[in-house]
Amino acid sequence: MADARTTRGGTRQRASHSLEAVVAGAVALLDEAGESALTFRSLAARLGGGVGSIYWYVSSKDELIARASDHVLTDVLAATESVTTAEDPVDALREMAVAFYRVIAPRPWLGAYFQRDSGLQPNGLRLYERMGQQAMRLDLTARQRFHAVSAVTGYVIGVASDLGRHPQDGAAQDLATFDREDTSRLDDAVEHWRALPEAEYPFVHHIVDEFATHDDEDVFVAGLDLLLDGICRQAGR
Amino acid sequence: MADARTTRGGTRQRASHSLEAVVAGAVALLDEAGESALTFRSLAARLGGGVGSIYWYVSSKDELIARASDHVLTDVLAATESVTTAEDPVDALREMAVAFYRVIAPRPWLGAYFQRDSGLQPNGLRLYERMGQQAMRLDLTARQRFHAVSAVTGYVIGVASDLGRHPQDGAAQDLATFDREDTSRLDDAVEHWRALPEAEYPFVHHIVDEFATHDDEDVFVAGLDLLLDGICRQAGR
DNA sequence: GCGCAAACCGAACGTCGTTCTATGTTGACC
DNA sequence: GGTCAACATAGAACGACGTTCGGTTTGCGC
Repeated sequence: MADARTTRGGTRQRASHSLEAVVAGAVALLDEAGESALTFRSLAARLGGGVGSIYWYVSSKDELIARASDHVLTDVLAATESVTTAEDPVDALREMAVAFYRVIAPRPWLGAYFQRDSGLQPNGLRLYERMGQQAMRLDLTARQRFHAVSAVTGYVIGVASDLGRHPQDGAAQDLATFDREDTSRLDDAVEHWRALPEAEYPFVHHIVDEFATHDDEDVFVAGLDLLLDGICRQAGR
Repeated sequence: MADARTTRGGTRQRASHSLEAVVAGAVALLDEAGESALTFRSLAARLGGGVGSIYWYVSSKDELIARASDHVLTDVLAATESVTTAEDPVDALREMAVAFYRVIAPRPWLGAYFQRDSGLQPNGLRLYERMGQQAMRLDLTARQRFHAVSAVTGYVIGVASDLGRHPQDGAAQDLATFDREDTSRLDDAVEHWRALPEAEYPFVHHIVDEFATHDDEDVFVAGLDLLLDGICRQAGR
């Protein structure tokens, strides 16, 4: 990850970084301990350097997070590289969406920052383009294709950052609820829902058992299929 | 908005607040100048009091924003009060989703915080319940209803916070781009997209004209209709 | 070696959320 | 009306944060 600290066997007094190392360190901090753990001081400590050095590579924290966001999209692009020319365009769209979902869901910090400028970051644009190329294989107008791809990306970002935050999100409250860990937030919600008056909340009681046992990705895929089915129909399939 | 400062004609030395005034002030600050404008100090100044007083009503900034988020949902509930018993359940769902969209879209600060615990805030849960009651009028299984409503809410939150941020979002950079204002971000993106190589980005060029002239709400409704159409089909319509 | 630009460093500044303690205000009871 | 406890407000103080800035170190062409 971090690059070399030595030149020809001698020990350096000062660390040597790179933009790649800075961004990779930021992603690692975010993934390990959540958004609040990414500070310029903690990142500098991780890289073995000083606070000010980071500003040589990025001009602000916003740019740092934007680069971190774009960096993880590399994985999505790699995972969907093979599906671009494959089989059914709708299946290809679904596969890309699922790959996108799997990158966002475990990263609560991502969803909030994708919404900022998903069309401006280079890798985000590449993903958008790839999905669009599949849409171009469907019998739709340009406007319908634009709407369809926008709907899919919006759905992925919205649902992924909405559902994928059941484990601890900020690396806080380690003492209060410690035994249950993963399922604590879900169980709390279920308990709360069951305690609601059934007369006022018939639907909540209607689906609380489904909610208690649901798998996030299943819910995501089910909704995605509804959306893709609507697209299929519009394309006259 | 703020409550009385006087008791029986005498001028008080100290300000008098209330939870409602605190939350309303927070919403006003967020709407006027974006998320970064909401600080305990600026809110205290607006209420004419001290910093510490706010902590009598809320225990943290997270709670303050959670209460502010839930507060604006009151508008959605009011706007969709009449549609609960009306006509087609799918039309009712669409109307609620659009009302929800119209509240989130002009408020960039909302989207990020709805994703945190949309099912725990009381008004968010009420809206979820209302949508669900419409889903119960459709010929679906409990699981399918759960998936359908989750998909709609996720879609609304994702697309609304994704699209609705074309005007200035943080009340910063007032000097750099001042003449154009509203359309500056959109025009910048269009310009950038047109400059891309057409061979690598055929879809972007295919829809850039649609993108340049699009209306956010139209895109939202178009995608929503695709999703609702998929739900209709699943219900055997 | 020398000079110079690139890269790095950490002290310092202002702002933020939060805590703490002191002070003011209200209403009930005698 | 006086007393007391609970309620409510106030602002100074603290530590952490993003960011700035002047100075230091490094590597490379000459």
